[in-house]
Amino acid sequence: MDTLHKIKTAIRQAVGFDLDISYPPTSELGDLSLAVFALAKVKGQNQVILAQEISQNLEQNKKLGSLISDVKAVGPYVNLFLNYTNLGAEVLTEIKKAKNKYGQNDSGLKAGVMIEFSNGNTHKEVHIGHLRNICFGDAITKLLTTSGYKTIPVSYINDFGIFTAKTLWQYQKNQKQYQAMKGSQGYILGTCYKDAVSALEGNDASKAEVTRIMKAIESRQGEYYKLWQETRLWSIAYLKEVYQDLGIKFKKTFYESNVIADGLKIVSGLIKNNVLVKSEGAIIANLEKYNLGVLPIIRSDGTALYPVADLALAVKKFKENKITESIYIVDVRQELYFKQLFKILELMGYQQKITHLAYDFVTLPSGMMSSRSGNVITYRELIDESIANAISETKAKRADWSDRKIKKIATEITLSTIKFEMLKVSSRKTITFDIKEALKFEGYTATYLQYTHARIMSISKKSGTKKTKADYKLLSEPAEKTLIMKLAKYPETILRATEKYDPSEVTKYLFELCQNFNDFYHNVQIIKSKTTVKAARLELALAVGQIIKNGLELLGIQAINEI
RNA sequence: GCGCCCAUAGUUCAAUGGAUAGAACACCAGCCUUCUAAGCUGGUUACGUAGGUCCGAUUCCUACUGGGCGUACCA
Repeated sequence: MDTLHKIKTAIRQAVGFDLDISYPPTSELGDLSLAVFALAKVKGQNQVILAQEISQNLEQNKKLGSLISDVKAVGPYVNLFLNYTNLGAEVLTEIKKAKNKYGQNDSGLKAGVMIEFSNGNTHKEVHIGHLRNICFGDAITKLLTTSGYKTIPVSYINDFGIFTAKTLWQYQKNQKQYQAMKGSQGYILGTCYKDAVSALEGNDASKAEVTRIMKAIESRQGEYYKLWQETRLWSIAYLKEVYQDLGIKFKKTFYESNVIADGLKIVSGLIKNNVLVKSEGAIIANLEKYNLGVLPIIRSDGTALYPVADLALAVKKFKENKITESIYIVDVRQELYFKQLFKILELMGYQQKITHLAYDFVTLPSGMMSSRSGNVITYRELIDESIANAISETKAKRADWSDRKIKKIATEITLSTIKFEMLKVSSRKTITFDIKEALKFEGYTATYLQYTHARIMSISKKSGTKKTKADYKLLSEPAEKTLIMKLAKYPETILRATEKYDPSEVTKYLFELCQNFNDFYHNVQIIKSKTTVKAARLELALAVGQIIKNGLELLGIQAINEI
């Protein structure tokens, strides 16, 4: 149990009631605050008088003596001042000991959880919408892991949808043009898809051709199937490249084309059971009596729709893995679809926990992204532009660095920035992605955190090797107390972020921690103070560095030592 | 039409039903012979409207207004 949790538990025990313990709006009021509203109601007592009573009791409680330095009743609140010598010593010792494990907890009880994310498609572009999914999924995986779940991150690549036929239709007609293009083949296919969408608009004859191509692919014979096989690998290689850039690792990868046969078997079984029925020439699931409308499963031309593979995959996940929960990270627009899918699985007899973890999509200042209108920022465009910008910024600020070093740091800054921008907005909200804003390195940005981390590393380097034992009593400046309290709050922040599936709790915490550190840095001398004071302050600074590193790690971001 | 989500400062975002609604960006004025100025300090500006529940509502409920998304053969 972490220090702060211990203190809170001791206070609750002393009061004898499970009171809400919060933090006062300003540190002058205290470090912890008990709101007595609920207890006053239970006891039928006046709030202010009760607060005074509790305050007196706590003051006389000897067990709390080492933890609390003062208690003050303020209206309906009991405000507590912590014993910082004690708190600082405990927290800093804990961080020094646990290092990268500080903040971990075992609330997950080693339960197996499979997390599907990334939503990759072959024969399509990778854009910043996918990026949010990938960053969010990776952060959720890391949060669950740090909270004691056994996580199995998996990616599911859609390589068998109608869009593959659209892309191949376009590619076939203009092979020379596309073959002449620069860039990786997978990226070119993405361009090809965009072109296909606009070429097909309002073009019924061509749409019929696309249907024929799709049927040919599904038959797994002939020229189009061969072309599909070949191009599919281009896209898969490109997706791998993207994952590698971002440092994302999956334990397994599933492909739609590999599970669809099983899906068709399941579908025919479900038709026999009347779970699925024929209607208007198509096979559908009629879920109207559950208020979930109708889900088409097989088109009237006989080709399979998305749920066919998804049903098989859902079954396969439980069959082949020891998991108690299966999580799907897919954007909020598919909420109804997943309710429908889960309902069908329930009708099939599956009772395991299946969760759709929705997040809102990414939009641009110019409006919704759409392949049709060409209003899309692709992953490649974003990365290229961002790195170029980071290189020129770094060059301007670090004129003495070698080109190689500048490129290395600029790339790290870029990746940090992209991930951080995707995670700092709560998942329930649309991200209006303004590339101009995202290229900035000031304020609430990854660079601010990285800069603070690098600053701490630099101080550490310059501090020399002489070891003096730190005396935590010497950490008595207001800025030092604020930092100690903030460090103490890290474990509960991680827990809350996990429970809420909300990485933005972590980004917010880290930003505030860095603000606190920079305040400390500008007000207090570290290296130049007396050896005893220096030792204590240095340890505090290193603890902050450790937490920045730990927190960034949860966001899939590697801390930079020099920037 | 029906369903889901959103509405806070000029902009982008915060705030377990609780104390004076916080940041960042932008704008203005300052701070480097001193541990990294990608930093710090100071200044201006906000809860869409109308009700309800509650000791107390930005937060919960209802209606309205505005925006987004979904709603049978896209994924």
